[in-house]
Amino acid sequence: MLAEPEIIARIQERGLRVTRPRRQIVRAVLSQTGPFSAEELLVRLHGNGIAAGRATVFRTLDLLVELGVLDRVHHPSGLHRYVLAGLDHGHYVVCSRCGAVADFNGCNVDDLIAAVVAQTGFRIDGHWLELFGLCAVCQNDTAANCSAAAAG
Amino acid sequence: MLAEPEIIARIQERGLRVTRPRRQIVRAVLSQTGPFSAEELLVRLHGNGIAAGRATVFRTLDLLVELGVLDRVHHPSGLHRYVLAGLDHGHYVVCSRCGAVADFNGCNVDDLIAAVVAQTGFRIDGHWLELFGLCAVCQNDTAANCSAAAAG
DNA sequence: CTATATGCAAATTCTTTGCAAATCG
DNA sequence: CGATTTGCAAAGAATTTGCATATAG
Repeated sequence: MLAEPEIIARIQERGLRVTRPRRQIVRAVLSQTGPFSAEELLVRLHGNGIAAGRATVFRTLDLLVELGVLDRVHHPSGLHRYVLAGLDHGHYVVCSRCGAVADFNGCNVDDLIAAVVAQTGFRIDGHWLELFGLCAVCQNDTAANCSAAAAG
Repeated sequence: MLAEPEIIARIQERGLRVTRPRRQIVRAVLSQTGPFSAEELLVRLHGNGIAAGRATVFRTLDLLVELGVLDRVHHPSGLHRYVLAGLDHGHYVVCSRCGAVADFNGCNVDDLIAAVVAQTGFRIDGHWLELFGLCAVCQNDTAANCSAAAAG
């Protein structure tokens, strides 16, 4: 996970300006402990007395994804969410129940793709992997609720 | 993957009515070879002279997800898309250029999932893997046409 | 000082909802 | 027949865009 000075440096390297809103958004993003949506970030900023506009938040979020600071993930509901990158390969599992996100390092998607290339002769330019499931917490949670629901 | 009669049966089992639009949408959905959006399905229906409304398409899509006929997945862009359920072990690659489809059975997605489970503690209930690329034919085709645009 | 970035609000895009009329069983 | 479904179009969410103004460098 990148630190603020490095991110600022990357912005400058791109020939972009280090503006006040960008600094504020970078800082707010770095303080996130889990996945968040653009709207949630905006609310948080406003709560901290930072009056950034929606558009600026969306634009800066896109910038941070491009800079490799954030990864975009999708909640089962379809909401766009963001998580700090720096986790391995950019692959995540999203809990269908509570939205918790976990990354899996050392994933062998690349091996899988190599195998597919060998089998099909296709040239693979990209891939989209989505895993559905329940995090450890929700597994227990569900087990408790399931017995009640399933008992009927 | 379920067949039409089974799906119709499931609808009836739920005490729901087997209406003409539902039949038509089920049929159209079953003929899909890859992931599709609600809008794409609507266009396809209209192209076949079936004048179903947007709302009905969305509602029926939701129903089919509930019935386990479809899985809802998310395109990287954020679009909601749908795929026939039960394809978990018959992954395929679609050629971005000519639409050729190749499947790669015996893939090691299961190994990948096992690793993810070990690493994250998540219970993985399903997965969707989509690969983008060019088939062998189009790789050559593209190489040849690169200088002289598509000669279709 | 000049070009970039901001912020607002309107525009887009995708999806859902309300309700009268059509339809299934 | 009576309750469920449909289809339309308007309502809603989420995100993007246009443009005058503020501001970084």
